[in-house]
Amino acid sequence: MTGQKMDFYERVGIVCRRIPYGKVATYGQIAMLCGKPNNSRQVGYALNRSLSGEVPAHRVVNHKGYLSGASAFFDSGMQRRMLESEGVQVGEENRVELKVFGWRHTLEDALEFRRLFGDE
DNA sequence: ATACTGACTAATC
DNA sequence: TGATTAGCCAGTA
Repeated sequence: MTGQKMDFYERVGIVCRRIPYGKVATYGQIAMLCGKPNNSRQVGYALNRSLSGEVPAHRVVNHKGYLSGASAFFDSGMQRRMLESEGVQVGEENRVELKVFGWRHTLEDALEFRRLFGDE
């Protein structure tokens, strides 16, 4: 039980799929839900690697709400358009108001992930 | 095994 | 007040 030493990157994919439609999460938030609060950088790296289409990577922004350059997307405006198509308003500086569109996960969510990942 | 990378963040200056 | 620096750590070569 819980001994699943799954890749951190795989965890990232699982957590990201839980980001609700029309909401965004931060790298740090994802990292925290994966049980590694300081792995925010790895989150971005993981998403870049996991861009299989099954992971809503466009819903992840940095802690200030800025779209992270979108270098992994085909063009810089793609992430923005994807978000807008979900109803997420993106500011002129490619910025999202986290107060409004940030995913506010519950403690239950965190506990569920913790259980799922085995909380190392 | 060691070195380098990187879609970040928090702490300093 | 904003800009810079250093820390972070799993994955890859």
